[in-house]
Amino acid sequence: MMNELTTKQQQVLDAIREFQSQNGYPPTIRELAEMFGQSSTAGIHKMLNILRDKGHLIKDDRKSRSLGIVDPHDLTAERIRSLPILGHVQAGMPQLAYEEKEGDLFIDSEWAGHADSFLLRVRGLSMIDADIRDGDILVVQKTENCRNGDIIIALLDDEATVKRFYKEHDRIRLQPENQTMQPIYVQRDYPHFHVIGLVRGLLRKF
Amino acid sequence: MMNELTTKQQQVLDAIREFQSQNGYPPTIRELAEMFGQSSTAGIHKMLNILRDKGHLIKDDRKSRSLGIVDPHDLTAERIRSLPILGHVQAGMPQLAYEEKEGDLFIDSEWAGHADSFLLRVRGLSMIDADIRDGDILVVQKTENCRNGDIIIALLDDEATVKRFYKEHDRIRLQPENQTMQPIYVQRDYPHFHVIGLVRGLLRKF
DNA sequence: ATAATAGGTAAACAGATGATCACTTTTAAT
DNA sequence: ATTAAAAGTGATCATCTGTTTACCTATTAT
Repeated sequence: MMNELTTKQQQVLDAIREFQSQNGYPPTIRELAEMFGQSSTAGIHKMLNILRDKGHLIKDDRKSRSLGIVDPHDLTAERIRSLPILGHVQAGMPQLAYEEKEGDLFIDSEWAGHADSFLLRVRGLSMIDADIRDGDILVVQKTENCRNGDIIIALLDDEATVKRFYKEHDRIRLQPENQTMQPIYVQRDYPHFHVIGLVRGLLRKF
Repeated sequence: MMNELTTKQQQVLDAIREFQSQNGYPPTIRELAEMFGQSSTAGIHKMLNILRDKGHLIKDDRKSRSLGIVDPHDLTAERIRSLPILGHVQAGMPQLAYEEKEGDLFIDSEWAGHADSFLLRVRGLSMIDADIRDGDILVVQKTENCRNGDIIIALLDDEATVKRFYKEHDRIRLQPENQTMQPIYVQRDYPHFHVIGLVRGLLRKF
């Protein structure tokens, strides 16, 4: 599929794209034929079906102006996520509180390929030795699965914190990356502890 | 213009938007009427003309599926930049290779609001005390104007470096943010020194 | 050379589509 | 309560539009 195109087919495809961006809606077969100075619609009609078979065009049978370009070069929509910036994560798992929303940012899916992601603004210096600063924005993948050493967002007694995660025997160690701060220990069955997500990325604005 | 809309008119407008993004082309009057469970096309037809008169809709008379939403509720395109990841900066004295394009990333214009921006991957630890790590990606605004204390990309003898910029009397000090490294001094009229850009942001992937 | 494919002409058909008229019902403002 | 605008019904009309058939021409691969 996505076969080679003849020059004529490429011209038709370009004409459709041009018309679309010019008028906001696709052309009819007759309008296309007219653009190329043709007196019949059959030629274009055949070509459109060929273009559809080759995978370059979307075309609904028997519907007017139903042409849509399949542009493999414009992956923009696929690669962009709009994620909310949460200044504050509250209780009420598994649903996060979106009331404290600072705004939204568009993120390349390179960072937020996972469906359930959000952004969290860092408060404090508890991860400064991991080069995460106060005010940085973290890209968080919502998940409860994490391994030792992962940087996670934990919800402990209705308070969200960024820590490094370590499972130790019957307890969990939440390790701040800050030499001046002490680790937090949580019993494994402590009911008011939840892992909210995994830190996948960091955004900083100077 | 852009008069107030009744709830019904808003619903129709939303339905057109929805259909458009769903199908890639606008709906017909009958398709709209059907969506709202109406048996006649006249009501929708009137409403479309009203919406056009109020400036919310583009509609070509006598042309099928010629509806276009005016309200660009989709500000996505405005807020997104596609920036190239150029070259890399190596420990201490790296080279900026414009040919070495790693790829592109979509960035929210919150970070790259300026027209000429690009991305640069950091190599080395020369800015580790500023919490910029090896492998981080910097958002760089192409400019020669910088102030004391700015983190800049400098080109010195065909080599690119990330440093903090300080103007001192008749020379310029390029200060690495690393206690183990020494500053570089450049005479103000030295011909092989240029400021390429200003570091505006930082992206990190875990 | 021969055959296959792409591209094009001319004509016709059926259903899709926008427009319109007369009239009724609902909604919102005075 | 009264009234004007908005919203909707049902039917009809003219045109637009996609589709199809038969036939022709040019190009290209075998």
